[in-house]
Amino acid sequence: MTSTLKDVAKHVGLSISTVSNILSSEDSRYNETTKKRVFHAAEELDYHPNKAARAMKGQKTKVIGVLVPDLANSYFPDIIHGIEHEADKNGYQLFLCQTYYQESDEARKISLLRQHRVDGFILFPIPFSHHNKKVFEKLKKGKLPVVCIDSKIEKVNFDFVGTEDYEGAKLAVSHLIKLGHKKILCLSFGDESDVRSERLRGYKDALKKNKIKFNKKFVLTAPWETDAPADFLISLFKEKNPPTAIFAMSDLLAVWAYRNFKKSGMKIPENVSLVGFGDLHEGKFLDTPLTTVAQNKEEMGRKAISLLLERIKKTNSRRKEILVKTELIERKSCHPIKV
Amino acid sequence: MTSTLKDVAKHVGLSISTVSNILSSEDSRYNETTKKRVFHAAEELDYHPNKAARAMKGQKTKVIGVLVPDLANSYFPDIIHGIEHEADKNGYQLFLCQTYYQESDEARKISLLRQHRVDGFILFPIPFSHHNKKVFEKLKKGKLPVVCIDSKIEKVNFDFVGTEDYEGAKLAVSHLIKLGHKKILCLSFGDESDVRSERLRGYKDALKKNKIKFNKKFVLTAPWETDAPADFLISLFKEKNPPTAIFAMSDLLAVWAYRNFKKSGMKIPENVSLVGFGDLHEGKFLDTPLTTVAQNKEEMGRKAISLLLERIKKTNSRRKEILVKTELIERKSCHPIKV
DNA sequence: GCTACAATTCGTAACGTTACGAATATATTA
DNA sequence: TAATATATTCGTAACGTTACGAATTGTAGC
Repeated sequence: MTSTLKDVAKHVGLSISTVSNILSSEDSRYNETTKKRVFHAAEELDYHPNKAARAMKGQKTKVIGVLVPDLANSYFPDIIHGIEHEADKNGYQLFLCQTYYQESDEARKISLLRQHRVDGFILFPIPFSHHNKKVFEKLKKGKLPVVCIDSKIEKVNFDFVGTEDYEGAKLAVSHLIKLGHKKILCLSFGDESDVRSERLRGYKDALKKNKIKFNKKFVLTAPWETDAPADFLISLFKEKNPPTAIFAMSDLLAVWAYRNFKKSGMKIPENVSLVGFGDLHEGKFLDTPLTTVAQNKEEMGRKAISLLLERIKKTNSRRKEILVKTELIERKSCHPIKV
Repeated sequence: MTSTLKDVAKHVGLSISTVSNILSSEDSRYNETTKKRVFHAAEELDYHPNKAARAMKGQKTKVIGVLVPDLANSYFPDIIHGIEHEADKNGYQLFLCQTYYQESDEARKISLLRQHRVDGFILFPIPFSHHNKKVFEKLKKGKLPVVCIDSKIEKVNFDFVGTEDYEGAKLAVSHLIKLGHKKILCLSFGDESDVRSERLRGYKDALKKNKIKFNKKFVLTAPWETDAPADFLISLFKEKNPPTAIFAMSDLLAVWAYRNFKKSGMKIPENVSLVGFGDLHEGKFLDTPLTTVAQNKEEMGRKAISLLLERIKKTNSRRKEILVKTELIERKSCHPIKV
């Protein structure tokens, strides 16, 4: 259906190899008139080189497989934007797949991507998933270039791009302390990830540095699926001597708290100050826009693809790990404490 | 690097064709023991069939090119979700590309996708773009199956999936009227699209049906880039005898109005009732969640891919156009009018 | 007119796969 | 045992491309 080199060659009365050379290498020993004729014919016949055939010939496909949990979470498109821009500049395309946080989909999509012979992978691995360990080990063994973002894969040392979680958390909590807050609740992820422990460490160290005693009861880790923690959260603030501020480990957590506060009639930031983490749209557009620790998502994407392209060039270079800087974005959800 | 049929064949001491047949056709005349040996070897050597080679042999790649303006707008991931689910069920993969509303990127990505020999396209064309007309005409001429969503391409009759804009708008405006509103502002897109004219028609017809006279001044179309219209919008409501409700042609427009109202001290829904269109996250999570006309985005995606798969099977079937139903989602941004 | 050289153009093999018909081995029957 | 039937396995060509070295044509120089 689509025309091939053969068609073009026939059309101009030249050999296939001549046409191929003219169309796709700078190797410019050909006659100018011939060249023009060939380009013209290609245009006329709507010729598009067949990447499959090219890929079979040479080794490289110039395609990068990108595995993402869910595009509906704007965090990912933002990072992808960074990846794509940089990839594009280097002549690479992205083959984007979603896992929907399903291990089986993750494995399946990786296999599919391998079948397409992508030149490398950028993965947002499903956290705490051991199910696909073998799949990852095989990637490693096959020396396929891989960069992970956000989550690492235990015992498989792929290059890694993450966030300065420790510094970010410290930034947030210090900000609250500067505003006079001493009783700061930490709204924590429910898992045992590196991200969690780093952000917790940042929280603790910020307290310590300001001589505030760490109170274990002020770390609220909960199963977020039920309504119970919401009630519990509110009740915490109805006791005497309640916390005056919250550091949430993510904007989503912060927004969750925000909603529950509003529902229960409490005011932000008058009654409680709130800092989130991540700078997602969700927090930006609240009626009381959320103060938050911004991750530079585009930068994360750019770093990831750069790392990957480097590794594609030098499969055996030493493992690299990059943590991208954070930045406090002050919006409206924090208030100096009234004494 | 990655192993091939040849490797597997050598490993088990069989011919390439035997291994190929065993591995990838049901054609099951082979000895059970042999089969097991082959599968085992494939596993062991981490064999992944080379799609490029397959694609070259047969005609089909089982890949669909999907061209989307910007994944950061959650509208698109929602539709993609529908596309993907259905594609997956039928053994197709998506090759997702973003245009960022740039005509040049649109053309470039289409060409790239053609080079990958995708079996068909699902496009969200950049509205009012004539720049790529030729590109689309060539797709048509090459009989490449294409389905457009949201925007049509003038004079190139691809299959189409859209929204019941007329009915949706009517739904929204009727709802406001039922609540007693008579002076209803229409916040309109700034372009001349079909979508706009249909939604406007729905607005007008809802008024007419309820014997409310259409007031031209109540259609607010503005260049949304500047701050001027915001001031103008607010000023409209400060005049005597102001509108009491707004029908916004999109949630984004509604949210824009929402913010400006809040900023100017007006209350929603007490002072103004607001209905949007689209049911985006942006409206769902406002402090006063937005009442809106929901588009069934997943359904749109499913319809699009079904249409496409149909056309892939029968290139010459007659053009189809599907409009997906809308539904009014009542949240908190509307209020009965106080008499 | 013939050699030497440059300027062009060409032919072949290979990439990994599958479809197809042919070939071989094994079992069954007369 | 030979002939036939059945169960397995194999070889070849083709898909569209490109790299490589070989072939052809044109042009000077003598």
